[in-house]
Amino acid sequence: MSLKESLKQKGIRLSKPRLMVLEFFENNPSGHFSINEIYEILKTQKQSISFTSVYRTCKLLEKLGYIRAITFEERHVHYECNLTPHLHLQCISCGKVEERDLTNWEKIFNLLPIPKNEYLVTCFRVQVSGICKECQDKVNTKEEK
Amino acid sequence: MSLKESLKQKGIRLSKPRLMVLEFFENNPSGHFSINEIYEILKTQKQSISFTSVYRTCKLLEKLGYIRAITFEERHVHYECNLTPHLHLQCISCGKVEERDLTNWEKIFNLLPIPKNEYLVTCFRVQVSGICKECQDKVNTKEEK
DNA sequence: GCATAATTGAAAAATTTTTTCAATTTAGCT
DNA sequence: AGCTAAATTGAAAAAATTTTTCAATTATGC
Repeated sequence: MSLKESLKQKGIRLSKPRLMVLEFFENNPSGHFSINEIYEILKTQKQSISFTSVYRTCKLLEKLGYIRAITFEERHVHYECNLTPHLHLQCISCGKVEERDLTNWEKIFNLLPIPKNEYLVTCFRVQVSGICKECQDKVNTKEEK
Repeated sequence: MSLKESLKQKGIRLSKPRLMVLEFFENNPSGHFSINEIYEILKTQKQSISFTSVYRTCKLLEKLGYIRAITFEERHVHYECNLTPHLHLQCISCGKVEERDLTNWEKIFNLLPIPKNEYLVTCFRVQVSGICKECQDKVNTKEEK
């Protein structure tokens, strides 16, 4: 069942603003966006949208488990719809965030101290921060001067 | 070298407000607290403190790497000073957050898709959300009625 | 003790998140 | 296609959170 059908079945109306946000995530299957970023992009389209609607649709989709909220060093909430287990790698110097698939996530998960049947797991995330290669090189270049 | 000596060496003055926040973290080596929570606790002490000072000291300690910011589902920033790799387990139903040490963190880290020498890693975190045993039981009990 | 430079605290400002409510839109029913 | 009820929207206000400002205070080295 498609996401749209699934929403309909839950009695959730497929209004224009909601469809716009749904499409946004469909067109951006990877990446993470703050509510304001999504709003800024969508409001310029023919059919406009309010900030409130982006906000509410994101909350709704999050509650339904179709997107997920993440927070990076810069603090405020971002949403992503890539729910396959992946790694977030953030550079604390330039702020860039990379995503890398965790194809071996089961192996990793099994190493965690969580007994079977204890938690009904809905989300598993791994975040690593550090200084990326480019920023390391920049610092070195500066110091050489 | 103790944290206090280390701060002094960096030219950072050990003022009373800073000492209060330092002591707070010393007395609460595990756990995670929002700035406001720390403020609410500290302001009732003989020597009072302002919100701004808690805020600034946390920012300072974070920048120096003595504490770390984390964000849970409820969104706003919490600080923790347990920097040993550990797992955050959050129940999305009752909101409770548990910490569990990752004694085998190196084994886990080595499974991540990060080539050696690519990132200068400063932080490694694993977060799992789900429904804890108690909340699962609650739901079952309700439905049995 | 003094000088001075860092730090504080209160308040204002900025930013982000959430709620309110009248107006509009949707989906189901004729 | 039009009608109706109920859900949803958007603008604005409210609430919550984070950050900055600046005069007053305090810590540190001389």
